[in-house]
Amino acid sequence: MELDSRKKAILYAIIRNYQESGEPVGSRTISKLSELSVSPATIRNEMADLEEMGLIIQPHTSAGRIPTDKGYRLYVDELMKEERHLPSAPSEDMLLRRVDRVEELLMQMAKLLAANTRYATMITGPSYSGTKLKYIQLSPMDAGKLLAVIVLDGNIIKNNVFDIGENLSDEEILKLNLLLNNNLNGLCLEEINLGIISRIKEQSGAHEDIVSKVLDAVADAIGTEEKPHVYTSGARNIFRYPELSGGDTASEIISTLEEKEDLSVVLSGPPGLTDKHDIQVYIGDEVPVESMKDCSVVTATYELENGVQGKIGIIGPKRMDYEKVVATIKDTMNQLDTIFKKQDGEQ
Amino acid sequence: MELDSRKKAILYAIIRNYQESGEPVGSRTISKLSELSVSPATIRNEMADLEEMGLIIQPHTSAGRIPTDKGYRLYVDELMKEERHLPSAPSEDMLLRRVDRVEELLMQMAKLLAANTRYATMITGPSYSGTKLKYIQLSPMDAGKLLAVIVLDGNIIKNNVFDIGENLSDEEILKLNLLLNNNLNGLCLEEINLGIISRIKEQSGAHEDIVSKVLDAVADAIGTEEKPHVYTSGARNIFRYPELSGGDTASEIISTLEEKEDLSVVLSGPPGLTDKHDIQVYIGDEVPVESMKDCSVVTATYELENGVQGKIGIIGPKRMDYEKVVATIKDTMNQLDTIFKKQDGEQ
DNA sequence: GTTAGCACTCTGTATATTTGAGTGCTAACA
DNA sequence: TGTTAGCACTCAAATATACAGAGTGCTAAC
Repeated sequence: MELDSRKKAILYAIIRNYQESGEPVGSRTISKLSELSVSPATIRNEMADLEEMGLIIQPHTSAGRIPTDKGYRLYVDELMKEERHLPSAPSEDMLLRRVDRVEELLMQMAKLLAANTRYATMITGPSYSGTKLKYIQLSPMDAGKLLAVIVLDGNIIKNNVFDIGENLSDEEILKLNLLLNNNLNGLCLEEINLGIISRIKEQSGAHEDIVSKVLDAVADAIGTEEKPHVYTSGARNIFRYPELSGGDTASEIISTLEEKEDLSVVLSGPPGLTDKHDIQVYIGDEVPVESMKDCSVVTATYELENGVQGKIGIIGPKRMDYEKVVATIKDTMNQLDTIFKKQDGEQ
Repeated sequence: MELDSRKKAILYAIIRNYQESGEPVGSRTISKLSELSVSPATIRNEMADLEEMGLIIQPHTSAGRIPTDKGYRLYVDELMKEERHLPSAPSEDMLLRRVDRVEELLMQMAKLLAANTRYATMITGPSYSGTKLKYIQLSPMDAGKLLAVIVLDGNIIKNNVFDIGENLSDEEILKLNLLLNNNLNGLCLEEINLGIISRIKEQSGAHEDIVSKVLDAVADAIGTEEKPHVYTSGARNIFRYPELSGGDTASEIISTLEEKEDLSVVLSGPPGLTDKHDIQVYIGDEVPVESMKDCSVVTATYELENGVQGKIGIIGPKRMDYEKVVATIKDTMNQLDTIFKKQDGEQ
């Protein structure tokens, strides 16, 4: 069956209407609301076709129609008019400028997005894969312990204390420091492979086992951030939407938001090819997490500087206002970009 | 009016019963259930007295009675039989032993408590007030920037990068390092007062403004942990209790759990004098946060080592099983104690 | 291809009606 | 004087009934 422009218009009208009301929308409503002036009966005929195509459905006889997942998908892919301009709330900028710490800023961002969209939001801390090692510094601590301070490009700092079982003289530590820095500096984390490791061990002479431990410590310190933290905000917004707040659904969604583990799964979706900010839309069953089957999720990638990036996501009912969400998320990304162009990487 | 032992027994029976059922309990039920063998009519008379004393109330005529806040308070203070022994689930120990990082451990703990009690739980990361400064190390970074690594007693490490606007020679940095360590080492954070600060500045000669910035950085790095993180778990348990899951209550509680700010308020309640673990019970309106008026909260203090301590809390309906909660929380605290006696402070 | 008309379906709301648990009170009893 | 049986009364929750309204599909006419 053909999807002519009138059918598209009707589908569009149904979705927009259902987004606001949350209730099945009937032929009479469409007839009045839509600019194409045809009678309800005609609309009904078209609706029957749309239903046959699997784009809409009626929850029961004698009710209006609501969009199916497939209908939403078509809407997002083809029908949506992207360029709606939002009157970016004046409060936003004010709030955003006053914060300094990165993670704080990101949380603020999530909060703001939740308030603006009235959906739940999540955001990951930045992940540093691809960043280069700037330098490593070992210092003595208590008996038999070393402190390793690891500085990455962009002045990200990690530290780790570990046991070496013996006391090293200051001189020996200095030598180790030199050795490590000569061999590792300027490498990105993925480049530290077995070849390099064995070379270092070779050069280290007697301290081979200590080098081993140091490298473990490096891997460990970096690995900590491997699974970046996820912050959420606006979970309570779930309750705004009856189709989510009834039954177990709310409970499960809240739980997922709290546990955070599954959220990383959603946020680590397929890498983007499409957009500058790699905006992805998951509708209903497409969401890669069981408990959010009744939701839609929109994710995007933010980038702070030289490859340091993270993900942000918005969680709402399937009838979420995709246009607004996409517009808002783009806007937010742009703000992040400008903020981080002004402000040097500090953390 | 006198609160004789029979009245106590009846109040006890009402509360225990209501804890399980969540529904008003009538005279007939008590008469059957309680070991004191008297007729429902007698119970009714006593109940009338208890109601007059403000310990129980009936939601409407022709319903059974439910405890008031005052009733719960009396129960917790006087009636509760503390020493119920729980068959500490075998899974607990297993789970607890395999984790190494402290914060991870604490989160596991919260999860476990939530699963065991079927209430929501929260836990703060450890707070380091009272710990001593071990040493400070300044190192050069990019142009005009210094990295300060601050090590506290118990090997807690903080770092901070800050701008000094000029480049210092290695020699100068070495001198600064010495100066700072000579003056600050061994002091606890609260002891670094204006007197000491001005003395350092005096000795620093030309670098007075830099010292200023370093001290700011120190304060800043430590201040980060001033407001320790709060982790929550088992928020979904709120939905188990109809009196909390209806209306806005659930939404507000969830929101409070997510935002975390108000939770610190609850957890930073009055310092304890009573118990080893300083167990506090807040009932209904006693909870110092508006959104949790319909809840009860039980908090306790855990201590890792030499004064490093934090708080843990359990949030449930007012009809929570106080005995079980208190027993479980004590048990958990003891486990924490033994774990941290074995394991050295690392993080 | 479009529209008016009509019978039909189904939900949601409002209104009685019933049921049952529980009470308070009174009077009898030990 | 404390305890108990009996009874009328109350109220919430469940059940049944009726009704209004929104929406549809189909047919026939335009």
